[in-house]
Amino acid sequence: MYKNLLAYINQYANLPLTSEEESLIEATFQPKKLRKKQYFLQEGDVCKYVGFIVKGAMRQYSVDDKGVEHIVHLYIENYWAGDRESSIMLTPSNYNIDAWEDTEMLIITRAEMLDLMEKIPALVKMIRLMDERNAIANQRRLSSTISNTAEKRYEEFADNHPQFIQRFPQHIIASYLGITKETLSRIRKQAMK
Amino acid sequence: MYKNLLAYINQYANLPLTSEEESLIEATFQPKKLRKKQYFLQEGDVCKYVGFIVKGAMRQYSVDDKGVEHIVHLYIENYWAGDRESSIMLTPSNYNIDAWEDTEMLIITRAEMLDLMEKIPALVKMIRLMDERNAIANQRRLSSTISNTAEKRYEEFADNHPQFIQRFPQHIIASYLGITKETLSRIRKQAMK
DNA sequence: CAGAACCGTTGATAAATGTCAACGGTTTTT
DNA sequence: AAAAACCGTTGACATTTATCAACGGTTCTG
Repeated sequence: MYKNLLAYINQYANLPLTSEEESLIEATFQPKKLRKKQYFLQEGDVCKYVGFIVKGAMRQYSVDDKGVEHIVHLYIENYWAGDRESSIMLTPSNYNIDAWEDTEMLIITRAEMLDLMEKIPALVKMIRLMDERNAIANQRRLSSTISNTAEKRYEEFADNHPQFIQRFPQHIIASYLGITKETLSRIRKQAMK
Repeated sequence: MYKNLLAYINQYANLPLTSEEESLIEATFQPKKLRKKQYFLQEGDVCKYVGFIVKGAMRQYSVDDKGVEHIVHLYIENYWAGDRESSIMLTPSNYNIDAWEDTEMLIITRAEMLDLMEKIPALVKMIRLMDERNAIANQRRLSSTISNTAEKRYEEFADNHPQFIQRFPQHIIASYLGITKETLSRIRKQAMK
């Protein structure tokens, strides 16, 4: 269960964990299982936990006035799910996060994470690297969303994230790209030629 | 010249700097003046410096196949300008950054910054907070771009960033929002009623 | 001061994307 | 096994946004 998480930390931080550190991590992160469609976070709640996905697939989305879902993040194994703004500011989240497949996570509160970071240097390094990587990915996505047509955005996405294309149905991908499922269907038909 | 930067660090980190630390900062950051339209970074170059803006206004943008500029960031006093991806990965940047007004900056290389961070704990704290704040802002912007109509995006932007509305002309704001200047003009006309 | 560049606006038209309704084929649930 | 939910596709049509061209007013620059 904890194998993936420990491997993830080791890989990211490149600062081997001692066995004491490993034990501490195993003692702090709690296992959490979600059945398909179960919520990890509901709009209006404060996001208490961030979770590392050991197995499964999840999505994060807002719901607008008309009841339409707008997917902002997709997660699979080795991703971290959570709403950072809500966690940090302790404000009610605007997002829902739920399981798209049956999912196993390892969850931790922000306070626990801050505590662990004081005791385990590798975690600090990991977080810093994750932040950087995240900032870069966000920049790219934003740039693509502003500058490219729907067709090009889909192409780029499919090239860079084939795992998501396989795991999630098209209407989910469409929402993630900010277009309707009908438009995506037509774009794909067009591109096939 | 360094007053704004030191105040910024103090405010963010909330960890008063010693006078030795202040001296070290002043010795490391270099002043740089840019005249209006001058480049701080050009597409194809590796982004060597990140710069704190003491006075002035800047923009960051890519240029597409048709020669159209897509503005991804606007900066004014107390903002940091740079392309993180290029700085970290040492890859050629896809972006240009230039001065929209005559600008005074304090610039520093990534290596120098990492070095300073080892010596000045307040800087580490500041960077962490900036990263968080940045991640939150990016999340919001992305969410807004995906979920909202152009009209609502403009409204939100004008509400949250009145300083930018005053400092930059409409066609720049339009590009930042991912729409054309004509569309923005019509949206504003519409909204006035 | 004169010419050039810049800026916001408008109109006419085209292109991209959304909306709504319907369908058939799957998968899931009971 | 039957019913229900889900999924991708298609057609007809509406809406949003882009494109292109032109204009008058401003600001910059030599």
